[in-house]
Amino acid sequence: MTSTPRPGKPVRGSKTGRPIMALLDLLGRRWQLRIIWELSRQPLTFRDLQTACGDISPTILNTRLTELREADIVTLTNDGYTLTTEGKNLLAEFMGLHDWAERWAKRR
Amino acid sequence: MTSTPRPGKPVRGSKTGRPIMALLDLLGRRWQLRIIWELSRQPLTFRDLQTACGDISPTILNTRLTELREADIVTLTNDGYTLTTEGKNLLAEFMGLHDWAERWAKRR
DNA sequence: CATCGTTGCTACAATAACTGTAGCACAACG
DNA sequence: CGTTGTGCTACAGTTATTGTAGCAACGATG
Repeated sequence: MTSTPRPGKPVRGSKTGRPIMALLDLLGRRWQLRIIWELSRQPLTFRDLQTACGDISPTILNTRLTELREADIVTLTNDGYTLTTEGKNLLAEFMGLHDWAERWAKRR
Repeated sequence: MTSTPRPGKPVRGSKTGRPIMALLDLLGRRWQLRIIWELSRQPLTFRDLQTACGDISPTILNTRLTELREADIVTLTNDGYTLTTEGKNLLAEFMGLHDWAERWAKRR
């Protein structure tokens, strides 16, 4: 099994250890962007998150959540899985994706 | 083979056709973020892009490039693969990822 | 205090995605 | 015409992801 990418460590496609490479590897894994997106509105339990992602397999959901927790993007609280402060900062960076997608839809 | 996600069409994990879901599916595929990132500085030929991504397999590179071209994010010019105007707009949305990654590196 | 619903999560076999190597077709150059 | 560089395809092997089943722990309810 592939491990969680970390800044300073080689990742798939880059041996330099540059932080951005670790982040791109992490976010480029299937469901990763979607999971962060679904948590942007409110915390969700494991099962609600599973449902929100269209019945994603629990195996891969847990793998992704472990990675996000190791990167301090997500944490598990009494309310369920929640974006950390840094997770919210990260989300803010690509919040504009929504508007881009809407324009994409209109262009075609 | 999975097809290119399009706004208005069901994608993996979402049957609603919402544009953001199509975009998250598209960008969530392996190498997709990295490819856009590598093209942010300057246009690259197929082979230079392959090298820039750490000798990514040409099979998957071509698949990803086809998807990016179908989404009008990337185009092939005489200078090589280039971000379109919309591609640059999209890049701008997550340009802040670099700074986030740098802070991530310092936190640990 | 037994039972029920809900939680987070794991096991495991099946399938789909990705990789790595080889090499083709085309064009420009000398 | 040989060499170099281009975009790309074929295909077998490996890895990642899926789908189903189900476990253990907890709190509420009867």
